[in-house]
Amino acid sequence: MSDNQGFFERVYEVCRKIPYGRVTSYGAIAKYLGAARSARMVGWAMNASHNLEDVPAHRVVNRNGVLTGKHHFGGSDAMKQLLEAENVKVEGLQVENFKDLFWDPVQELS
DNA sequence: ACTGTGACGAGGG
DNA sequence: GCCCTCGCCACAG
Repeated sequence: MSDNQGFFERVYEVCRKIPYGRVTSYGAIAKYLGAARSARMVGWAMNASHNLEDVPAHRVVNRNGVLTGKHHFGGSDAMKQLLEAENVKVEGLQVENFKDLFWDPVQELS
């Protein structure tokens, strides 16, 4: 809440707000944080959040709905497995019905 | 203090 | 419509 918190913690907080069975994009989170141009930072922040189990980074994909970060999820299909465990169908690295499952923090959290 | 980086996004050819 | 290039901005070394 305080601006004292770093950009990373902001990202973590939004990620925790992602509903079950839903996914969002890095850009959407960045935009919600007021830094739409820092979409890359969001993904990087997730990297640091890897140590935090409270941050469902597997629900965050790129704007294409592709599991770009899967490679960072332990080198396995863990990310895909986690998404499928939430009824999120994943075709390879592409999330099916991404548009329908897309959860925009700016729109949902306003 | 400076440089590099990086799980993206948008624009141009 | 696909592929390539540039920009971007906060954090780590």
